[in-house]
Amino acid sequence: MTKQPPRPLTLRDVSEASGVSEMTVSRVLRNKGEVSEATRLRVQSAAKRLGYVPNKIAGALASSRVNLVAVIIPSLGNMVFPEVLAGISEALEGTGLQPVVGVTDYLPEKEEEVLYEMLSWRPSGVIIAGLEHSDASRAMLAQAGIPVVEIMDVDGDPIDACVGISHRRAGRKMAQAIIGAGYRRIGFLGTKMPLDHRARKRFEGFTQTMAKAGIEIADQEFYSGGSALAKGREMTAAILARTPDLDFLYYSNDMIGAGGLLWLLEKGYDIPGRIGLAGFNGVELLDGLPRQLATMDACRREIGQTAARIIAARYANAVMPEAEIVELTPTLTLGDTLIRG
Amino acid sequence: MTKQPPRPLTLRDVSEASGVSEMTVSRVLRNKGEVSEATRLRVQSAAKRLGYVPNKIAGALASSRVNLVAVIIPSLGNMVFPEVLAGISEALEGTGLQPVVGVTDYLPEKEEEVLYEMLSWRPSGVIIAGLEHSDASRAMLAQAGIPVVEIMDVDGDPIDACVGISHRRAGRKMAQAIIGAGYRRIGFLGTKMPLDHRARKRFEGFTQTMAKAGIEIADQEFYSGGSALAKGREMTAAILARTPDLDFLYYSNDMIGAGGLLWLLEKGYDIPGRIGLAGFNGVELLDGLPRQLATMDACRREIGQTAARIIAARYANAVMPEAEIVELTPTLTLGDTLIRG
DNA sequence: TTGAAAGCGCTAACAT
DNA sequence: ATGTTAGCGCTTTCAA
Repeated sequence: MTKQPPRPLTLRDVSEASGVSEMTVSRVLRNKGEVSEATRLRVQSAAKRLGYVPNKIAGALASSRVNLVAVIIPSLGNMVFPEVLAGISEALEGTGLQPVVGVTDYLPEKEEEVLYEMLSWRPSGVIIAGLEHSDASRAMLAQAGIPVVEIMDVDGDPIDACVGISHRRAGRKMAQAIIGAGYRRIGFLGTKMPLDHRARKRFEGFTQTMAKAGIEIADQEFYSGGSALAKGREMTAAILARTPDLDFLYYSNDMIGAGGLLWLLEKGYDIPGRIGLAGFNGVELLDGLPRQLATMDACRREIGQTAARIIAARYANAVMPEAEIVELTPTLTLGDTLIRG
Repeated sequence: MTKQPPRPLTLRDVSEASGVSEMTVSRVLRNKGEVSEATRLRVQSAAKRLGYVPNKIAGALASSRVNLVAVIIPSLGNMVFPEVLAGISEALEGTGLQPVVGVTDYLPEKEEEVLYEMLSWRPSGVIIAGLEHSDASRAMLAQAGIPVVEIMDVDGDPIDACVGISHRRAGRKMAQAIIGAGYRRIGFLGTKMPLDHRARKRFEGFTQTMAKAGIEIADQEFYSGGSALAKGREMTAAILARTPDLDFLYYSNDMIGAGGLLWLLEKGYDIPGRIGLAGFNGVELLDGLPRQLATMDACRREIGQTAARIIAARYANAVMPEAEIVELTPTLTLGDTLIRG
């Protein structure tokens, strides 16, 4: 038994049902142009009665206006990106613009595909995570003739606009706090992700500042895959088994930091006396831990909002102002795991 | 630095650059129809050189085929939904279909708006969370003439296809396990979300089975907003302050359950002897906790995969087979917080 | 194997 | 305030 799908309704159907020209129906449905109250009501009731849903494909083709903003991020599982998205949605509210999300899994080839696919829908703007893209991706973005906002990071050369924090500076700042608090035997625990450029830059900034103070990272541990919390435990156990005299552990994200914290508390370590801890991100989750992990928030929501506002402004003006770079400043929270310097 | 073309490139530009008719260029770019190897190469190199990105808006209008699947979910912050999404993306890989996500924040009005917006892009299918929708939403879905898969839940009347678990049955199953393990003074801790129908159904199934065994919920506590982990602590403290003799706490999600677990361990409660615990969802996070929380997984990834496969199958056949209902069976994990019955 | 013509459903720009 | 006309950039159909 195969029922053929009904033909979707068109403006013409509404026009015939209401006895009003297609053009005027179109005006009513878009709240555009002067239409008498009587006509408006007739059209609206006809449209509603029929269950008409406008065809944006045709509309977009005719008007060359698309109310879509392409948002390209590495992952949805990270919690960081849903928060950025929330900021974007919030700022887009009421502008008529709609975010459309594409996920790259941190893979440049996939980023290229997703970008191509999204650009083929002719969005009114692109918000894309990071400053590192393949040549092809950069070319597409530059050619598209629409506003492009690269987010999360400002350490690099943006194609157009850019909103984020300096991850290098963040790494340095954390290093200063740790050194200032008197820790000297420092271990680093991170993700095995050569393509996570922001984590890499934080690490670089961190080690640089350490080096200036004559301190070298005493040990490191990397992971990939699995439950971050569980990995945090395992890695912490492993690094301390190998290098028991570490007095500080710097985690590349709060989730593994939380795992480490739980493990250390169970083992009875004195925190932050015997050993200090810090993570990165300011994940809301952390509020519920037995101790508050030192961390640095990455201004995720604000990044999303600002990026969206840039796109919305350009959409409204229909012009391309000068490129802009917005650097936000992450806040360091010492919590209970980093001795107050 | 090349200056941006003010006008995006069209098929005609590629046609002129390659000296091949628009029609043949179109055929090459879509791998459709017979084209000689020589022509194919000329067209491809011209397209690549110019940086041509096809206009899917025009293509979709002309062919009335859109490779988009609308996915409508209540939230991205919940971790549950990104996992469903991952399942969808996975199953759509290689089908030529692309998921497009819309978020409703658990609000029926917003669901209606998002749905209207998405349907106006004439997607090839809709995957939507839950079976409860406004009349207008149901009408839109029924009228759209495209496959609709309602997911997560099977307790209700689907519009078309449906993939999920029975939350009532899940609630009952958990109640049986708890009763079977000998617990009698049971507290419930949940979210203050009248619109989370799945949580509500679990609760109903739970209390029903309890009632049959002559047990009434001894106390309840609800929350909204804030860090779930932190709320789990607070609520657990509150409910036990009020009703100290509770011997089991059933949490409506794993995150608050984890908060409760951490709090109880700190306070030195004997788990699961003095008091048992259970959550819902099987969140990956739980692996890293000091004890494994009893939980029931909701088959999130599998739900996404199955739903996507239904859409993809119909897309390929271009027909509308009979509606199908797929009920998956959640697995109960006793972990370390529910005495083995 | 290739090309020419005729729309897809809507809206911009003009009429009236 | 309302209607008419001419496309938007592509694909379908049919002809060569």
